[in-house]
Amino acid sequence: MFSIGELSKRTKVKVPTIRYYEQMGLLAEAERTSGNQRRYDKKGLERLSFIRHARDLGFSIEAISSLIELQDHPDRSCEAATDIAISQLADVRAKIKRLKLLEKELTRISECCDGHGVSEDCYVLAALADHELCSREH
Amino acid sequence: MFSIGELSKRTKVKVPTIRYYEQMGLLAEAERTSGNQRRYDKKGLERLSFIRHARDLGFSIEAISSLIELQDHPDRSCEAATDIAISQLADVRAKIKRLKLLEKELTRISECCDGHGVSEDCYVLAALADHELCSREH
DNA sequence: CTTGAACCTCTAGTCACTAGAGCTTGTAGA
DNA sequence: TCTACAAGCTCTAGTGACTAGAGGTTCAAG
Ligand SMILES: [Zn+2]
Ligand SMILES: [Zn+2]
Ligand SMILES: [Zn+2]
Ligand SMILES: [Zn+2]
Repeated sequence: MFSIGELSKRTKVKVPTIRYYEQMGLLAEAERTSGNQRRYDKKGLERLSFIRHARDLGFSIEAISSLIELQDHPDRSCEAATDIAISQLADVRAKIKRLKLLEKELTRISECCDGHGVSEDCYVLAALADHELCSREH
Repeated sequence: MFSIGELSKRTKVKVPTIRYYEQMGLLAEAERTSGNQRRYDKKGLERLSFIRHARDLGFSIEAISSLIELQDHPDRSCEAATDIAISQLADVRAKIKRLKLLEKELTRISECCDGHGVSEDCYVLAALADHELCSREH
């Protein structure tokens, strides 16, 4: 059994974040000492590690909730889990696509001004004022 | 002179968002009719187009504030503008880098389970439970 | 002059935390 | 056993960039 601070150190999840996860129902309510302090065991550690890893991979709290629900029922079909993973992957790919367009446009814009001119003649400001100057949609 | 709804149509910025920008000081307080409704002119339209375009490129409200400040002083050096653009580009590149790592990992994980099994044996859940199964850091 | 779409302000909700106030508990050293 | 004080507790509010809704007012077409 260890304290919330110990759990925090082991999982690299900040203490207030652990309490937040508990409040959101991701983490079961921890056992308490007689003085009302939370105490965790191996199970709590594993669950928090799961949450941490899923968050690192960009899954939403809601998605993680569903995944945990599934984990708690070993006999259920895992279809929902793959669905969630695939939809998360699609999200990530969409974000990458959009960011690549932004990168192109921002690179182009940045290269057109060395920062030694005056605001009035600045290409950065002109480019922001007029999307027509952009080389493609974004 | 046109209404907030007109401005919204022309810029594709939603009405409550326009009011929000005004509240945040990005948009000067609009003139009002005797009945207290906002009325805009060409200047308002141009400024909102600028904001919209900058937001589309991912600049923060704070960054856009600085850019507008600069735009309002045509004789100032534009160094700050390029700085902001370059830092935004760096942000975008960092995000792409991170997302590409996630994409790799999520692709790998998704491919290891067809969703026809049972939760207990699901690779997706196993992979989330154990970062050691990941092929690299992310 | 009537109708109703569009406008107004204000408050609260979103997501995933993070910060701070003000209080209580656990634990290590004297 | 006593005493510090680090670490814990709860609760509220703030972050960014909006979005939704309530409840009321104004504009403009017919
Ligand atoms: Zn410039
Ligand atoms: Zn553009
Ligand atoms: Zn599976
Ligand atoms: Zn991993």
